[in-house]
Amino acid sequence: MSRTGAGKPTANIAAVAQREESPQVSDATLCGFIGYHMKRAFNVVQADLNQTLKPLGLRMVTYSALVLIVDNPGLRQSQLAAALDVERANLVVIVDELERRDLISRDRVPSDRRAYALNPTPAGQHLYERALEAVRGHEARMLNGMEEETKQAVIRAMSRIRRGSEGGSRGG
Amino acid sequence: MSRTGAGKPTANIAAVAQREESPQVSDATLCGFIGYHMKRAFNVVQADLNQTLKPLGLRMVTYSALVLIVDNPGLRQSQLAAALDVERANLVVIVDELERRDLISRDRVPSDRRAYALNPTPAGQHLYERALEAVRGHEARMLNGMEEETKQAVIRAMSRIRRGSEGGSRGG
DNA sequence: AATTATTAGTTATGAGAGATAACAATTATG
DNA sequence: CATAATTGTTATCTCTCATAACTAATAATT
Repeated sequence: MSRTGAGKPTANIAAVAQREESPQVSDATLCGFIGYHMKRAFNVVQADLNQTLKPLGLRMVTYSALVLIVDNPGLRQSQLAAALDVERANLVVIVDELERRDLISRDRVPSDRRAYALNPTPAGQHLYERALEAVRGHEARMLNGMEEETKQAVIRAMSRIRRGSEGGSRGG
Repeated sequence: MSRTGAGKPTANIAAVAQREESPQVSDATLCGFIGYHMKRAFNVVQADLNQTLKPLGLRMVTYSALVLIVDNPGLRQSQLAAALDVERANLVVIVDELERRDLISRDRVPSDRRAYALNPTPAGQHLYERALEAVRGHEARMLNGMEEETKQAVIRAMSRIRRGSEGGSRGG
């Protein structure tokens, strides 16, 4: 503990010099990878999107679920889970949340009484539209006047990356 | 992980009709947003990258940390935490992991005995090069012959999205 | 020099998302 | 009817991340 109390800081100048010597960290190597840029950019998008959705009481995943239910009324939880790429077990709490807020309803399917058909309520439809408007604003903020051509090029590139992992058969 | 068994749809007519009525879920609305494409594509990239790094005993974050330490020898944990955008508290376990495997060393900074200077060991340097090679292969697999011009356009777009959130009050 | 404030690293704890296994109810198959 | 497969559910476990409190050392102030 008590080292001889002679520790006199004659290294004041050295400390200052060192602080100015390495003020920033180089990420040049990582910047060579497109995945690094995707992660950093997506972090920003995700944070802003969650802030955008918070006033509506939605998270990214509940928002996506609501949109898919409105766009595909009557779909089943297993279909929604597959579309969202989450396990059915984890989807239960998501659907619970939407149902508890009366944004959607679980309706039994007559032809298969195991399954629930998910349908939006009027409140869900209304929130869907409000959320879509908010997310459009969020996207405009993120892209900030990016040229349409650039946007489309990014979408094509992302789709290509995504498709590259979906089996080996070439599709259109 | 997600097996959708098409199987034998030889059931009663109602079930077949319904199954053919909505065989797939439309995500057309979400596809209008670039953030949706970014998320889906990044999920694919992240999964493949983790698989790529697993044989090396690395995860995305430990890989990134190792690269930054090799590229910036002597940097401190707080600098690394800022560069990785994680809390200092959470960085401790990451650095612990790298140190335990003798990939890096915590060296005391003479001018500031609170801080540790992070430096790669020869083993760390070696793994760095192996990891970089593996990740280059991973990227080539993900991009799959994408034109260099397209890649650069994506990187510019991602950088622009990321920069858009970094305080706008700079007059540079 | 002594006191106070700030900084670097650490520990402990809890929230959150995600994966997995086991289960009941229903349907399909033999 | 017996068996298998599917749908939704519950419980559990892991992993990541955020927060607060703490120790040690430095900086700033008196």
